[in-house]
Amino acid sequence: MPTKVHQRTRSDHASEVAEDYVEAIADAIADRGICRAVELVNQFGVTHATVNNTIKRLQRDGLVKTAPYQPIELTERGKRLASQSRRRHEIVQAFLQKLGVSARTAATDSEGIEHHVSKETLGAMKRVLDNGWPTG
Amino acid sequence: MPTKVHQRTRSDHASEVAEDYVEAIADAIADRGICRAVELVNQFGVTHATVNNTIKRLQRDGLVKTAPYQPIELTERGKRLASQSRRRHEIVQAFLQKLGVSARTAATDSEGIEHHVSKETLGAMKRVLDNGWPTG
DNA sequence: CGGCTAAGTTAGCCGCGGCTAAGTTTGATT
DNA sequence: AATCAAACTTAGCCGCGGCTAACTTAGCCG
Ligand SMILES: [Mn+2]
Ligand SMILES: [Mn+2]
Ligand SMILES: [Mn+2]
Ligand SMILES: [Mn+2]
Repeated sequence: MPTKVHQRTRSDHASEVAEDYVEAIADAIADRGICRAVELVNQFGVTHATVNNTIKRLQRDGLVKTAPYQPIELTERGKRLASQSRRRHEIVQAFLQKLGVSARTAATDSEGIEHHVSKETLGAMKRVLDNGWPTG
Repeated sequence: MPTKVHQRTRSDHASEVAEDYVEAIADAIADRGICRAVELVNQFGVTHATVNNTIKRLQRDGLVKTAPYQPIELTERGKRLASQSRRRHEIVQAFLQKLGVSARTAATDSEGIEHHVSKETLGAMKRVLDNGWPTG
């Protein structure tokens, strides 16, 4: 069954942009009360046109709600996905730092790694953060 | 600053398919002396047409060499990329298992994670495999 | 040799996630 | 109220990595 391995990776990538966007939108709303597209432009280093297209897909998929020239809001589903993604991201990043990796590298690497971490692996990382390194 | 984070992830993804393919081609050649497209079809769970397109891109990029109806070979660059990718993949997979993750999950998760692991993080994982868990 | 099957090729299509260029809306400043 | 800059939208383009359908080649076996 090595076939399924790569299919899982492809499926991870299909939800990756959505996870990063809802997380960023939730952060902006938490920080400034509102999320405007220009913040996502800066956050992700892409153009306004790209943000627009992406937001349209997210709206189609029921994760965000917006209207022309209006701020971007999260649906309930979007909020749930954002908080799950945020929690997973934080655990991965903290784990890498606990491993001895610099904060800067942990921030960079965790941004990609987070999307490929299964429940089981996340649990193992969390356990280390809570209880220290495994014995043996 | 945070902008570049996502650009790194996007750049990781741009080389991901190439890394997985040259690794698979090198494995096939090591195991059976030859790599035929059909092996990649099975390995990755995609169609023959997709493998064909991908191999054309890899050839364009100087990683593989082939001709119609002939086996697929690696260039020197392809061989170097394959062995680097293989080493990194093995370290990530072994590290996850050492963390207590099952072999099956380690195989699945490492297939995506490997492409986002920087030199620094790889070094930290290797250190654990060689010298055990960090102190503290 | 002829046929059949597996392997490979080609054409044409799709959605995603990027981009540029050009135009529109908004809201603050004067 | 008019102006202007920033924010936003839209149209049109691209390459990647998927797919199906139809065809071709290679090679084995009767
Ligand atoms: Mn994230
Ligand atoms: Mn991410
Ligand atoms: Mn991989
Ligand atoms: Mn990835």
